Amino acid sequence: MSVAVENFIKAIYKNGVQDNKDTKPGNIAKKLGISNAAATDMAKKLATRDLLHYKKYQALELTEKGTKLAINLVRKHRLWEALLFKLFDMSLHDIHREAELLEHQTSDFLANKISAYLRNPKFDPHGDPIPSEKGHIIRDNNTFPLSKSKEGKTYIISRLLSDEKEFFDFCALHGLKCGNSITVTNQLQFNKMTQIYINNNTLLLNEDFTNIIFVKEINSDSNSSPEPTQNNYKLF
Amino acid sequence: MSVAVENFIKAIYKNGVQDNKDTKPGNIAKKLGISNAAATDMAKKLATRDLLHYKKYQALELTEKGTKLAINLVRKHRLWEALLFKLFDMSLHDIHREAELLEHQTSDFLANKISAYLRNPKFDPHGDPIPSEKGHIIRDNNTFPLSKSKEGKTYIISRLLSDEKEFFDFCALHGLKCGNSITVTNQLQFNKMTQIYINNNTLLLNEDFTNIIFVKEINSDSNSSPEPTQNNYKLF
DNA sequence: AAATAATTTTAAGTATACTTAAATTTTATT
DNA sequence: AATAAAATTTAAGTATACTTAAAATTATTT
Repeated sequence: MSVAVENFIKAIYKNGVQDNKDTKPGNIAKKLGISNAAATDMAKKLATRDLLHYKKYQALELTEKGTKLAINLVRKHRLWEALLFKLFDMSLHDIHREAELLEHQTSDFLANKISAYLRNPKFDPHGDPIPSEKGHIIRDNNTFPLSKSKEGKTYIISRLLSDEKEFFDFCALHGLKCGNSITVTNQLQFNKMTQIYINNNTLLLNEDFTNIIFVKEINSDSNSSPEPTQNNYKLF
Repeated sequence: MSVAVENFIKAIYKNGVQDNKDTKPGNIAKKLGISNAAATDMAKKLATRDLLHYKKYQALELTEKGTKLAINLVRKHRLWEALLFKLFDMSLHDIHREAELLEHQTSDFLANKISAYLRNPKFDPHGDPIPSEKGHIIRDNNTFPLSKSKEGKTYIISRLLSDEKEFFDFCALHGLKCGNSITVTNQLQFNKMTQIYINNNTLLLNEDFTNIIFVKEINSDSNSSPEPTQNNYKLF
């Protein structure tokens, strides 16, 4: 399975399941930085390999085989992130960038070794769930975006859903990290901004940020998960 | 730089510097499992990219740029082997196989992180020297093949020069491992076999093996190197 | 030194993964 | 419902990294 094919399948999976965007060839092409024509070509080819269903002018849908491949890649990606984060004290953005390459060259054998070494972690340093070897993905309903939080309450950060360097730089700068606690001091209705208190500082965050920073109630340790914690974003 | 190009350059480097075979396209092709025609094509193309010198019907020679690329890959390969061996208790053959893939997807940044984490090791678990970030390779004249050892003496195993599973399986089975000590009980002249004593067992090894198992004198800790130790095989 | 063998190169062709540009189809607008 | 805009598909073409088969060159044998 080539890297191009793997990335194509993963892009469909992520658009469909995680980002809730549609999976027409054009959207996948944009995500991967290739032409629409290339995406259509690839879609047709992968349909013959039973990785996805292709109907002209319609959204692409992964087959079971395609979905398994995508989840397997996501597993490897997140295991690498967890390992690199633990061993090397790298930033969230750096571990993402390296994992994006390593995931394609990782045997199931090695993935299991990494997982065992880390004691089969359920979440990576972004708070994203790590699929099990069999493809099962934990779904936690106790976590929700900061935009839905309530004024005056204190929460634990549970997930940072992004892969953009600027966002992670901002988070690192202000102590926004899975496991840390924040207090919501103000939910401004008129401009949809949220004021929070963290590390003795006050921050004002707009919707772009409060939609991708996830939090949970302080006592909701339903799943006894480790530091980088919980989530409920659509992953199945 | 594609994986195919990287492997091509590395094959020239290894044939030339380590295995002492010649580097005509045919030998490189055999090593990589591609056709002679493909090797010639590739050689011509890489000559235009200043990675090697190409003259019809002659051996390929890496340029300085090509040599640097090869050494950088060897560095990443051996760092991965050292890391995987330390973390995951994998066999010498397994770490080689995984490193062979990972080396191509490893940034210099990550390689340096791995090196620092391992406290800048000078040797990998096979006893092969790990090139420094700048490309310097330790050369140790105190180590030599078991075939050149003397009857009755006891040595420390310093290097296992191979990438064949069968060899490593044999080594693992009999405790042949860098850092372990062996006593040469017999050097048989007539059939070039060597009898050794290791782990309370006697083994009879033929030339194929005694040429790729390297040892050093017990007190020759000239370079204060760690367990997987020393070497003097041609690497520059 | 000529003949034979082995190796290398050239030539022609294939699969993958793209590109741009034009044609087609769908979606949105009025 | 017709038209304009947007997206998708088709068509033609490119670069990479190979293949096999034939031609050219080098190396070996007698």
